[in-house]
Amino acid sequence: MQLPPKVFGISSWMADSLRTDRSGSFEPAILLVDMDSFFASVEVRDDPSLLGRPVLVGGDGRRGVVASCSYEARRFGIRSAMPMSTAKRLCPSAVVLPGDIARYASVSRQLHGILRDITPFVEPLGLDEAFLDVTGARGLLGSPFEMARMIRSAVAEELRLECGIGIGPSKLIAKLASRDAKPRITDGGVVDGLGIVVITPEEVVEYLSGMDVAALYGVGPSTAATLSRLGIERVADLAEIDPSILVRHLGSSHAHGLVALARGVDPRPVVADLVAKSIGHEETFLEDVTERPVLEQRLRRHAVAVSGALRDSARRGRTITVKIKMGDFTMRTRSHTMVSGLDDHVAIFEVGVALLGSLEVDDGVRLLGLTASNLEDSSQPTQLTLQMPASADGSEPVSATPAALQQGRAALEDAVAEIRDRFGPGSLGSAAMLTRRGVVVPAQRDVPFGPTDPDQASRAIQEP
DNA sequence: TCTGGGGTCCTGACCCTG
DNA sequence: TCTGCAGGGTCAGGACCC
Repeated sequence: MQLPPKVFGISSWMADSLRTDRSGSFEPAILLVDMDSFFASVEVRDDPSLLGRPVLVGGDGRRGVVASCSYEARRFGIRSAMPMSTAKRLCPSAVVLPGDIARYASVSRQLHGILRDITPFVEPLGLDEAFLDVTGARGLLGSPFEMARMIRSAVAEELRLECGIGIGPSKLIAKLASRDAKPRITDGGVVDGLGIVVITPEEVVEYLSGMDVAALYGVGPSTAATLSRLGIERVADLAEIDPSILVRHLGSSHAHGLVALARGVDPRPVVADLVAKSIGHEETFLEDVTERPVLEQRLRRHAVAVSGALRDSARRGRTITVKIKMGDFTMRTRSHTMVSGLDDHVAIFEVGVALLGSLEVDDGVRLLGLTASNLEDSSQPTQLTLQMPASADGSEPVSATPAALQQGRAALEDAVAEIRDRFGPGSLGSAAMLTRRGVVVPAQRDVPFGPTDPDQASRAIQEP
């Protein structure tokens, strides 16, 4: 790797230490690498005609939201998670793109490859961010600052993308520093970020003290409102409070954790090779749904998607949860835990239907989700059911034993997965997944970022 | 014209068991 | 046999993150 072609900015926080000692002798040393406007930047990179234009990536339906936007779009006040309708009103000339998760995931894998050249201790945080623990890499590669320069250089050369990097003695500080490293929107337009920002242990308390409590990890709108009611607005206020005062408002774990963060104490380690604890799929309907057959058809699609993801990761889920969001945004969940896990879409669907049956849907369902959790390794033995399965029309038991039937289902799932891998996600599905046009509606993972017309989604998949 | 999707973690209520 | 208690598992919901 070569040194980057660009001269990096230096924060006031690091200026003195930069001039004196760049050995990065503090430990642990954590880096947070954060790609700039990741999805939008990939789109602009792959289509130079978009350069300099406001680009929005996200669902373009009535209920879609912005998943990512270019800095040119941010100048209009557009932010991630904003309803797409609002974003288009703020910037009617914006280019709206549906997004391509598979392509972004591919770029993300390349990024992680670059990061693992620095250290094996890489903890991905979504597709576009990752923590690195470079404490042990300094002897070989130099200071954390030098490693950050190498990473930015490699990302620019190999991926033709930009990233900001925060360096600190903990995850919290690295994360906050990375925000300072990224481009900013000002009245005058987009201002280049510092690129790399270092906060040393001696600077932590002062760095945090002036910040709003909402800057802390774990403080969202609800917790910020609770703290505000208690007169706590700044991190310095929070750092001085006795955690026991907060316990009855936030719970013990949250209260003690937040006060520790405010005091700059964040013992969370960087964990490489995190294993997922749940796998799920959910989808928002174009219009609220009250008809159970429609909900069950969508549930079947989710079951196929969840089953596929479980098999891809060689896992089975012992707990199946059905989630519905009503038209007024209230959430309901129902879950069921079994003796042993499932990865077969028929069985997952059957549990899901039973759970859905216990939920009231007459007021209209906005979103339906299905999640498998309590995951276990597929290599573990399966507890076979004692119940004789019914025939297809439910009239009488079939002659196959439960064990033979479960083995048959497993073989069928494998064959379906192989055909989808070879011919595409819309190539094969159950009859219940057909649209009026006779095409298979693919799982939501292939049509990301918000509700879309199913016929339209299918055409997008079918037409190369 | 509001508010996606895929996750993690925590809490409290409830039930079962020893 | 009954009661009280502690601990663990399950379930439902909420908050938060990217």
